[in-house]
Amino acid sequence: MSQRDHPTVQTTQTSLDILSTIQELDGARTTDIVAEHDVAKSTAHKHLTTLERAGYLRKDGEIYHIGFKFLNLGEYARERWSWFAPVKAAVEELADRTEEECDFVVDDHGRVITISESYHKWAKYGAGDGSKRYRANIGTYYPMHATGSGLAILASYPRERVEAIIDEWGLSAPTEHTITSRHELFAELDRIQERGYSIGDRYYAEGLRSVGKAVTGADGTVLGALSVSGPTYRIDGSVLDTEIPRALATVVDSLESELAETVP
Amino acid sequence: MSQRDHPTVQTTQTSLDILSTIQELDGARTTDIVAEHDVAKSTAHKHLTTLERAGYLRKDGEIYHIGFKFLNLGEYARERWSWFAPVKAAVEELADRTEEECDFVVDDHGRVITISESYHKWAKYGAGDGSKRYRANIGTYYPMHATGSGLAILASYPRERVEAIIDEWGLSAPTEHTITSRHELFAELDRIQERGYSIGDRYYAEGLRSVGKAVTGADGTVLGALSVSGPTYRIDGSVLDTEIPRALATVVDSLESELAETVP
DNA sequence: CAGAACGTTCGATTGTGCCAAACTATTAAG
DNA sequence: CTTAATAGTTTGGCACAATCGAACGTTCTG
Repeated sequence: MSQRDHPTVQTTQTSLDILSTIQELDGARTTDIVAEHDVAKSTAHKHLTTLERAGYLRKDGEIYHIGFKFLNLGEYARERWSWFAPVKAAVEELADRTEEECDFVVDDHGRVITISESYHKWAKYGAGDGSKRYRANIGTYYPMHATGSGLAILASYPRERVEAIIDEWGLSAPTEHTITSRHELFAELDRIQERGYSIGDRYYAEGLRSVGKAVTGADGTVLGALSVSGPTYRIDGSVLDTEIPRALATVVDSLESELAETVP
Repeated sequence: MSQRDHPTVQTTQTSLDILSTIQELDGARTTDIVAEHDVAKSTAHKHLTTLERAGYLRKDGEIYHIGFKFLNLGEYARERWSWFAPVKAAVEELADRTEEECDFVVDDHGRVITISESYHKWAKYGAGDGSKRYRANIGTYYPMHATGSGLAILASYPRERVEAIIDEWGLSAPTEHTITSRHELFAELDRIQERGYSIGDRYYAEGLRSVGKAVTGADGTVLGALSVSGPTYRIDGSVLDTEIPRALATVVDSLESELAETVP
């Protein structure tokens, strides 16, 4: 169902594909797996029991769900990630300064995934859902070309690496403003490089604007990107042109110098 | 390294064992895997590349780390869990009432894992580390016999199920107050059943006391447990005897009636 | 510059994952 | 109450893929 090629263990790949299917279907029974992949009933059964016994699946009646072991490993990956603590502090600092929703994402195999997220403490959101939406997006994947932070990261890559990512993931269009041609994309990336930060103007969701800036580690590689997001009516004018860029520049600067010290 | 028996896919098991090892070692290179498991270098290599390409591992130089895909699946498991929303609200409600750290855990294959956690908004912790510790424990596994919430869940199980859990996980002793004999444990469980809530008195950590209460779903099965934790000097006297039990009873009651309606 | 240590690639072999079919359990239908 | 149908579980034989070991390429170390 996914990538082929020799140097992979097909059996493991099958198990992982089954996991993906269960996630996509929001829970699945043995028969569903058989229908989705072309494997024998008994094979599906064996894979499912193996994953279940290891804690990667949870069996609710006859239906298998993604197990909580993933929560354990996911939180582990997040918090043991070398730069988690300073990055998290930076996200909070940025949220305090901008009074908007801020997050930090990293490139995970050609998509960005949210590692840390923070809202300004004086909730500004509609109808008191402030604290509830806290960390609502952590662990979510986004296409790189459709988010401010993703674009900021892409702008730091050599052209062929960007090409490779597009080859793999395409240029999906969540809204009608999303960049969908390579030509446009590279023009945008050039502009980002000059400007030093990116603007995701309703690329991912209608009415949403985000400003992103890449964060470079001590070794010169880009670790990820910080971004500020909010509704277009607030992220506009001088806020968009000067306030947020200035906050981003300050926070990224101090984060980068902190990272330079932290590394052994 | 773990369970054997027929109805499992050994190849998948090997991959999963490798994942565990990488977590335990806080990142590992190919050689480390070979040293830990008895597999050929080439085999380890194939497994590692398979897991890496699927996003389950992240390769940092020559060292493999747990990948961020786990974060994606973990958050998914958490938020798509049928009763997440009401449970999360209940944890926050409990934190508001008790002004202490509160959490909700579920039984995952004989250990409890923290699904939701909340601190009272007026941080009460030492030296301003309040917001920083937020959700520090989500995704963490604990032995059931050593936590208030775990004991509350155990108390709801038939004796043989408790025995089976002990057979698998033993009775580890994080502190010198931890219950380590089956006799003591069953006596404690009886007391919990009578009382209606559990007290974890420095069972897991010195100076920490927690009060737990099981939450029962509409179908009569126990979903998990809510608990309130804090330092022994605060969780004491009337707070321990009446205030917290009363708050727990109220919150669990309303949560259970909400759950009864929610389910189709 | 030699030597070691590690990652990667490549065939040969054998173990094991896969399928198909039988069996059991549960549910629906007549 | 019997029969049929659907889903899950278990079993055994075969072919293929996972495994191993050895060779190659690369990067560090002395």
